[in-house]
Parts: sequence; C-alpha cells; structure tokens
Amino acid sequence: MFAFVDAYNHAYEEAARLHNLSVAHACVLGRLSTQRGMSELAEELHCDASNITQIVTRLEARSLAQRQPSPDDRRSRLIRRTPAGDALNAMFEQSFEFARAAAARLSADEQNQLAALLGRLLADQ
Amino acid sequence: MFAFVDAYNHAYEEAARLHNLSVAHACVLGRLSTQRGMSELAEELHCDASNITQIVTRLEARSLAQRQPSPDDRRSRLIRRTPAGDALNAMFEQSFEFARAAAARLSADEQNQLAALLGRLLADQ
DNA sequence: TATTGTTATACTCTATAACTATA
DNA sequence: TATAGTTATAGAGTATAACAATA
Repeated sequence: MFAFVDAYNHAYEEAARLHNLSVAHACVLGRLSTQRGMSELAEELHCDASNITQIVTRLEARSLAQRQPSPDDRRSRLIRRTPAGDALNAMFEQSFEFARAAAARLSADEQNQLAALLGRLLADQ
Repeated sequence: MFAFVDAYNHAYEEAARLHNLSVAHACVLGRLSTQRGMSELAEELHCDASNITQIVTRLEARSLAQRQPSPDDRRSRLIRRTPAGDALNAMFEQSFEFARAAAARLSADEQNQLAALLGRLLADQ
C-alpha cells in the first residue's frame, strides 16, 4: 500500500514538474473542472485560504484560471479554468500516465474489483 | 484511486504533524528500520542529497537518528535510528491509523486480493 | 578524475496575523 | 458580529553551486 501511494505521488510530481506546475497548482487546476469558491478550494486541499489566494493569483497570471464575481455574494469569487487552463490540464492528465499504465495491467474485471475494494476502504472517512 | 491516495496522504500528514515531524522527516525516520547511507536516502525520497543532510541533521539534533562512519568507505556515513527514534517511529505508525482502519473494513481474503492487485499495478515500475 | 557528503544561499510553499469589504 | 478573500510577512522545505575529504 505504501509502495503504491509512493509511486502514485512520485508520478504526480513528475507530471506537474513537466508542465512547470507545483503539485498544489496542478491539484487546484484539476479541481476546476467545475467552478469553485476560494474557501471551497482551501478546504479541499486541506490548506489555508491565503495559500489559495497565491496559487490562484499565479494561475491567473499564467492565464490558466480566472476569478469571477459570485452573483450570490459580493464578498466571494468563483474560480474557473480558462480554455488555456483546460488545455494544460488535459495535457497534464495525459502526462500523468501512472493510473493509465497501471490500469492497463489489469483486466476489466480486476479493475472493477480494485475500485470496489478501494471504495470500501474509504467508507465514511 | 485519486480519492484513495488523497486520503492516505492526508492521514500521513496528520500523523506526522502530531509528532512535530514534517512528512519528509517522518518518511526518513520510517526508512531507517535498517541503516542507510545519505545518498541512498536521497534516492529513495527522490530529493537532493543536500536536503537529506538537513533532515538528518535535524533528526540528530532531536536525538532520533545518528550518523556513523561507514567501515567500508570513509567518505560515507551510515544513518540509523536511536532507541528514541525507534520509539517515536512506533508511535507515529500507531497514530497513522489509516492503513489499519482501512484494512479492518475488509476480510482477510479481500485484503489479499487488494495486495495482489496493487502489486500487479506496480509491476516493473 | 569521480564520488560522498556538507555549506551557503536563494527560491518556493505554506501559515499567521492584520486588514478590507461585504453579510 | 461573522465571513470571504487579500496583503504582508516569516518559517520551513528544497534545490543549486561551490567546496572538502576520500576513492
């Protein structure tokens, strides 16, 4: 289990580095498939809101994401990927071959088994 | 798969924080069950040797690890845990309940299945 | 000449505290 | 008064380059 997680993490880091992203930047970018508020991102990444501010600012400077005013609450902002961000994220996922290559070693049945077992592990976490 | 790794990583970070260790420090400490050279550790953690120097220096300052001269090569040093390091590592592993709690949700047969599937995923990585 | 490990240093990531503006 | 997000800033982690000792 440790070896598996270690390999996964390492593959993720390498894919991020390949696109000049930090792990946290790649992670935020990956979560913007649907738009999100800053504090929502902070909670999902288990980090402080001020950290998200900086990450989003850098993504925005690279034109990968955009802040937009929330229609419901004028304090809050909705973050979404730009088309460039979508493109880079897609490239990142392609580079991040780990899951793909790993899955290719298992039959469809085995993949389903694995997903079911991992799902059970995560129950009520 | 992503959710699983995310939960694992988060649990590891929390367990490390609980004992005033960074993730990297906990990771080095965990690998010292058998003694190792500096460059060996650097390779295992996918990081620079100068980084390991600092980590080991901090572990040594906390009396959790010790540098020892290598009998074979006077340039190199062997690092090993002190008894205090053994004790802290054992406490860390106890705190790091993730694997334990997760495994408890599966039967012995299912655990074997999972280990076999994960093993297959890692083949020739 | 190459290798092991260290030092000095700069850069990045992250968190804390104080702040603005809304609610 | 509480909340969303920002700013300024300090701390920790990591890497690069130059170096010492040894092979």
